[in-house]
Amino acid sequence: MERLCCPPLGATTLTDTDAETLASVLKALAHPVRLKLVSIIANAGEGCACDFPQLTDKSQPTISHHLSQLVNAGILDREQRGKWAWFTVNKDRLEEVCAILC
Amino acid sequence: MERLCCPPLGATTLTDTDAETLASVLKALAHPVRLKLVSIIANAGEGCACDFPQLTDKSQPTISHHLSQLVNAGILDREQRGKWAWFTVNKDRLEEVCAILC
DNA sequence: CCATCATATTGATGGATGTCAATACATCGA
DNA sequence: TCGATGTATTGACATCCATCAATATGATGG
Repeated sequence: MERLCCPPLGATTLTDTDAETLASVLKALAHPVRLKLVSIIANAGEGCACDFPQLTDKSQPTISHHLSQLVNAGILDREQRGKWAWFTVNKDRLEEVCAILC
Repeated sequence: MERLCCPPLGATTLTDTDAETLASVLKALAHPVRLKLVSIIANAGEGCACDFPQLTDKSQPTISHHLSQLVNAGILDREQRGKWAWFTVNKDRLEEVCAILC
């Protein structure tokens, strides 16, 4: 996954495209179910998709949808292990976001 | 504005209410126009609502709506000076967000 | 008070998003 | 190859969100 986009918010005014890029990553984070998934995975070090419907009380398709949004945003990494999909948090990505916000 | 919500994502699993709270603040940030407003204000130190429609190519009601979302989320502070509304960035709030994400 | 200007609110509309049931796809063990 | 199981996709629906025109509210100077 390539670098996110831009210098800190207070360093230069965001271009339109940088604002779009950063907004798309923040939008991926800005949902309670997705935040909970990220925190579950961050705490355990990794997490299997098979456990998330129970842990979040959401259907399997809904979880699959949220996970793919997080992967697309570069916040989670996905690894296939046999039948199961395992996820880890991309800490570099979160640090990139923080580097822009603060 | 009270403290945001919770320990870092990787320290404990988010409760449902903490996830809602954090998501609401991130949602306020997760829009290109609002990010641009924040960066304009952060760079200038402050900003007048009267300038934003031109700077962002959005209508006055749209800007007003975005600004109130940022104020409600605690990301901007509003100050009335005569007829004009001036805004500053609440850096503490952004740092709270970063402290949770990283 | 009144006229004027800056900002907020209302109402309407098109578009995006979250959700689940049904179904398709992929992987493994037998 | 076949059945079983985990995950992704499709389709449908309800809800939320961004936007602007019109209007209301609020503040200032005369």
